[in-house]
Amino acid sequence: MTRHSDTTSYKDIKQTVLERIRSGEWRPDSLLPNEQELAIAFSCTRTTVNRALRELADEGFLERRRKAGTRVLSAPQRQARFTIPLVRDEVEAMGGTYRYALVSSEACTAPDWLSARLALRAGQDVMHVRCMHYSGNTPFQYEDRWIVIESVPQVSQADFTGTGPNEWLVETIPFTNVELTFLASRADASLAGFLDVPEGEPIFTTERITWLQGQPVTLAKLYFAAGYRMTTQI
Amino acid sequence: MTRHSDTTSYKDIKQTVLERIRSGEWRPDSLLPNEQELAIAFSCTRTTVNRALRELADEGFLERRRKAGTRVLSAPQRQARFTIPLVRDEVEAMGGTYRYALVSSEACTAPDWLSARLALRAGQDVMHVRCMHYSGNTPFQYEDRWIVIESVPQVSQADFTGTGPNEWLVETIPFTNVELTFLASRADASLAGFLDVPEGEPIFTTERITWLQGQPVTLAKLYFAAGYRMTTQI
DNA sequence: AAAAATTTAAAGTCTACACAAAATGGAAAT
DNA sequence: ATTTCCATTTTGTGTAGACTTTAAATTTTT
Repeated sequence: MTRHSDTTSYKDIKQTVLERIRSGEWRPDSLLPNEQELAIAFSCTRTTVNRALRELADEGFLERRRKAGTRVLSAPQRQARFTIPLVRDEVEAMGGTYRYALVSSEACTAPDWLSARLALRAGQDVMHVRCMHYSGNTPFQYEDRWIVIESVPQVSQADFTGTGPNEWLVETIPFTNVELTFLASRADASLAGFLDVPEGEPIFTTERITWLQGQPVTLAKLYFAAGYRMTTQI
Repeated sequence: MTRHSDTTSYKDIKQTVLERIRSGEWRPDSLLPNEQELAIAFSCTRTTVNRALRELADEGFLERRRKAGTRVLSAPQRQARFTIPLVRDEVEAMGGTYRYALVSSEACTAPDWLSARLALRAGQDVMHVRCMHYSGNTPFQYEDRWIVIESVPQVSQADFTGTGPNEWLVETIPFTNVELTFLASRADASLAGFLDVPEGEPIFTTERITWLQGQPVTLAKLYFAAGYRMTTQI
């Protein structure tokens, strides 16, 4: 089914612009014609051209400045953009059956490294939760999480035997700022046991620090099973 | 300086909507009023409301469907979005002096695992380039790259002694599709030597497969120095 | 020359309106 | 009861035009 034909869509314009860049017709660092001229060339309104170019700029292909015009970026800012799934969803997307198990959960005083990392006051109380996520009976992820009690007082009453702290937190304080770190770490004896890998195995790890309006809420260290690969298309 | 006051900007609407979600006024899974109603409530046009809600949907806060309306996502699709820097930029951003060294560069027949991975025809020729990136004299990244000669014939004449294949490729065939993978791998004897770490050390690794209009162009395996952390804010 | 003020070109955003496309919910037919 | 069809609602996108904001370029002043 073809779209009604005599009108130019912003998507067509995006396509065309990208093609002209790819083909070298519009070289990196060169200026595009201004919106008015493009509108005439594409026989559409400036509004439509504006949307197309604005989105291409958001996507990192163009640079736009008032009065200066629109420029092809020489080193396109390729942006990886991937969604952070809940463990449950990730396991189920792979066709596995998600299973959760609490390892330990206890309130304690924040250790020094944690206080430093989250900029806590000395001696602030935190809840330390450790748990496992399985795909069927295969270990999938070991979670080592610290929750600042003062930032989320309800956590004292929370019960993590049935559902994990992540799902609980998402329910309780939804929209937060997050700092996400990826790294490779080494399985120590304890972790090797939980993930069922040899000690010393390289483990893909993500650390997630969550803030609610400037207040540190939680630090989670997530250790993935051996061989885990995080993939995204750009 | 205050903006001209009696008009509502789409940014204000975005802010307000987010606040109402945060405050619990609009619960997860609930329907928002439709665009027409919101336009009246904000005393602006539907166009402006549309832009605000569309962007919030792009950012993963809302779900919109024709006829069904606009819904608050219960598990907001938090999207990590980070730019892929060139190694040079990354080193220099950390205050280091970037240095590049070619290890080896040779044309050969694609090994079977590579043919399979990139969906090459059997026996297709590739250029195999290995090189090091340093920050000052500290190893920063070891790069192991395969380039499909048929997709980039110019590569036969390319000289990688002075600049790395990545910078060369970015110049030569700018806008491509990329599949990006993150994983933790183990330093074998050779890699341990290049990165100056003990053998067996966990190494943060990214693999990048690049396609140009469906044609496989290159597979790069990038091994980062010990302790490397990739961080992003959401 | 250098600095300050002015002009002006380009993108940014809004209004107002129209029609298109999708998908839901209900009505009709099987 | 199930399927097919249709009306209706809601978002998606376009046109036309206006005013705003930014910042580059020019002119004027120091």
